[in-house]
Amino acid sequence: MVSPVTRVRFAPSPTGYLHIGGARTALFNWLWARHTGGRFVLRIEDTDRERSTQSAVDAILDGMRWLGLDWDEGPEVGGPHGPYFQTERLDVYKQYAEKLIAQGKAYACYCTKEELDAGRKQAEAEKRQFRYPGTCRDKPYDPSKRHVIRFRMPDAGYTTFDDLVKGPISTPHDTLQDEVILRGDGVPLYNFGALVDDLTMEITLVARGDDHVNNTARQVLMYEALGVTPPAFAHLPMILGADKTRLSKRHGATSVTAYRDMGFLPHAVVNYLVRLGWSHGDQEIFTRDELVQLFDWKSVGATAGVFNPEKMQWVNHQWMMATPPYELARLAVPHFQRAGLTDVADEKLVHVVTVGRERVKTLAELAEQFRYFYAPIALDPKAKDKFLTAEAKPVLEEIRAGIAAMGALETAALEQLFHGAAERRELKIGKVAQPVRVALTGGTASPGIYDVVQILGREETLRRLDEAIRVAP
RNA sequence: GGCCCCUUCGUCUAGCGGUUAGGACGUCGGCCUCUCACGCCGAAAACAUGGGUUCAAGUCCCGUAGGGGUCACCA
Repeated sequence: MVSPVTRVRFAPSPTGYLHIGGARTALFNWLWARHTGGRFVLRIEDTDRERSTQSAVDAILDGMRWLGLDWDEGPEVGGPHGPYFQTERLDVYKQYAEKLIAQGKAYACYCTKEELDAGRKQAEAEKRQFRYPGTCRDKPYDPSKRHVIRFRMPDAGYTTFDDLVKGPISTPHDTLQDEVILRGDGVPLYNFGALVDDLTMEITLVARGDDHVNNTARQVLMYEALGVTPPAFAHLPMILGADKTRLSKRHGATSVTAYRDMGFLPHAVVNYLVRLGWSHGDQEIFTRDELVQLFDWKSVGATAGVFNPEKMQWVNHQWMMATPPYELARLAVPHFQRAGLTDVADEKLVHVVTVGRERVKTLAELAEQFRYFYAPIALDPKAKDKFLTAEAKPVLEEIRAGIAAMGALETAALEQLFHGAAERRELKIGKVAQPVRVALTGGTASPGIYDVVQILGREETLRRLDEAIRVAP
């Protein structure tokens, strides 16, 4: 027998944007598929028709594409195990449910929602666990009556599976109840739908959030009832907010799109997310190829992790520094445009990015902080009072004249000009550079002053110096 | 509440019976310096707790506490 190719999947419900936690689940699956040379399947679990939307499908696909998580089978690309939307697979679930019914492993239940709710209420009043009592277990099958299909769970014993992340996990059967697997309208519930799909899509390893650990024994039991060996399972710990509760909106942005809009590089998000729960010694920064090569389940931690935006910013900064300036400039254009600046896709932007990137954490910050290279300065009143003084005025005039008379704006020439001006007046270089900085940028913090002059160019530099000389007392 | 899972600096983690418990983010100091950053150097900072097992326990076992998850005709 040939060893089967690894097949993994990501199976989101299209009820909203791609959540940072979902993205990490998708990422780990994708990494394992690429690491093993296997296949990565994307399946849309849209059986909850009230909450599923097409725009959510689009948002999830967009998010995955932005992160570079390409799928080998699924929406838009198709594949031999389709369709990849659960609502288009209803006949498959029905077929498997009938198989179970025929073997007496599932049965029709005619209890009404009201009856069940009453039972639940009573159990609660008696401070007792409610479990479906098996009322319809042995009733004859009557398809003409409204019914759901339930799976017959064993009453005693326990089921154990070996989780790739958490190790062996046992579930006592007496905590299980005869679950509904098909609703009255023929739509499957999560455990059954996911299981039938994983089975028919030949998934060999199910990696999902560990909010599903309690579902696993039930699914294993159903696999066994169908006479098939269950896939391997890997349950990824949750991502938590700063207060150690499950990461949600009240902790801040949770969609990957939000991080794109904040100016994060896609690979920086990938790099951060993978390190949240997986490690390789002391290494923090990984290229995509390294991740594919190094990723394994052994190094996935079993503990939930707190999402730390500061560290993600640091990772982003590392990748901004590692990205070729030309490429980074291209990625920065939308952020400058969003900041209201147009005509930025040019060589000047490459220069801005080169000197600016070490001073910011994100592309959005870059556009915001260095807008004065493309827009009129906003003169900080405090900086003006402190540096555009009567004493500074002649210095500014000398620099202005020097730049006007200079040939090409070479760094060496500028240095000579600034230092010469300082020495003649017995001033520290800062007494020259700071007033010029305020004149050219409006504030007291900026990239190196020679870079600023070079980026602005002679014409704009002279214009801003003239304005500063004009407003100085 | 039942069941399941988890527990090393504030946070992410390394550690796989013998370590001065290492790294990273963040914080704080210093150096560099035309400002701000970057970079470099340094500091503070952790094995939840109680019992075992062992010559030896952060590492193995049990209990306790704390945290998380889950108990639907949601996923």
